[in-house]
Amino acid sequence: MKSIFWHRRDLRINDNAGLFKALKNSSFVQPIFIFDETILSKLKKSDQRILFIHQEIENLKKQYQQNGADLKIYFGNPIDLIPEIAHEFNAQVVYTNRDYEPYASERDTQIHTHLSELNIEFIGTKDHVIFEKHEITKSDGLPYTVFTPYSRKWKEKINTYYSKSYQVEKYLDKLQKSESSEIISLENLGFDSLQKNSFPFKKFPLEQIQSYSEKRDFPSLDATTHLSLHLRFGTISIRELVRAAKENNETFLNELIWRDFYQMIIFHFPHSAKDAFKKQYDRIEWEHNDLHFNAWCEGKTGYPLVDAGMRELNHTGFMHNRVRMVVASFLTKHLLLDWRMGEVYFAEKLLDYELASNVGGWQWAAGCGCDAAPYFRVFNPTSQQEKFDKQFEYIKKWIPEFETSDYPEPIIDHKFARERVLERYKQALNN
DNA sequence: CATTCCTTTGT
DNA sequence: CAAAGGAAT
Repeated sequence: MKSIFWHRRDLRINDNAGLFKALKNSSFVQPIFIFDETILSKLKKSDQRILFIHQEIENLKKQYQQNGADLKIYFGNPIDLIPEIAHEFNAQVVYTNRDYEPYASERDTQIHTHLSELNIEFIGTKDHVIFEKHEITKSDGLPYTVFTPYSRKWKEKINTYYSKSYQVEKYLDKLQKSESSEIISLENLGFDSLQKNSFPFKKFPLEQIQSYSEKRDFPSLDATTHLSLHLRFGTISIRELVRAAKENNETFLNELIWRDFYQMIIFHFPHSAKDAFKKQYDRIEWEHNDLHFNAWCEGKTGYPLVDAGMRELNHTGFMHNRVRMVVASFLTKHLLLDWRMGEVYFAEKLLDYELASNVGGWQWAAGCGCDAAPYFRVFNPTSQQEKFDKQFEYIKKWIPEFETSDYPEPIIDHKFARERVLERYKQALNN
């Protein structure tokens, strides 16, 4: 029995649940990766994520070559390509790891249909999360929409079975032997202007995990794990991280549970990718103000913690988590601009962009999401700075002209903005 | 059914 | 100590 293993957001061999299943149940397995034209065509030609993926694909290919096998790489629409590839290799099964985002679910459903018509099986595996779909539900079988009770149930259910590593190494001899093939170049993918970049180092961040609860709120310490990018593309296993989190730091474990939570939410409530999770919040009348939006994008609002965060994002493709909340609250509550504008901007800029978490976070900040911050909770960007960047260290790092006459005055008054947003939200919710 | 609770807070 | 309102049990 020959089969294909299709890598998507799981760019690793070790502890790969779907690859393990494929190897175990087949005589030969041919691994593949597809650069999805549908996704790539929407990206800017300077998108650094393509460089990251390209580098990781090269690594993965090398690992396969060390085992006498090869990762075959394609460029196009998976809906057309997968049946063709299965045919090319005479495969009876296509294995992959499940992806819960709306675009991916839709795509996989279509592929499943096409393959069935050809008598080819399409087998998905849970790999990206610890618990998926209906594995954590309320006693009535419905999904949770509040984090804390969800996390309690999650912690009751987690055990060594759910957090074990899959010993893929034991079955690597089942890989299809193959000569090495060319990797499609960045130029041929249409991303010819990409500069070399250094991405967060992939050394296992045990120290950061151990001190996570004490240090995570202070952006100048840069003490968070920077694992988000690797979790996004599966270059590290969630199970390995959960084991480390359980042993070392409960707060960090909660962050990983939030990730499962939002993946589960996007699976059950795909509409929340575009619309407010709580419907009545779509009645809010947002402001339309390009000057304000541009000032926010460029980090020139005159609120230093907001501006430092936006500049960190623009400069590095990353932003410290505490600051993400501050800039999101500022855009939605102070400037009263639609949370989707911020969500789209983050989607374009964040290397670690993951739809489920990003939408979840934005809706949380805007107050319209599941288990959201109450709408009348308006972060005060000045007190946030006093609490979390008291010595202006993070701020000075990202705003060289801070404390000079070149730094702008605040574009909006805090008291005015606070009263305006409370009034506007009240209007929408009372109708 | 009533009671408790709700990521990261503000004034 | 306050701010709605709804989810969870």
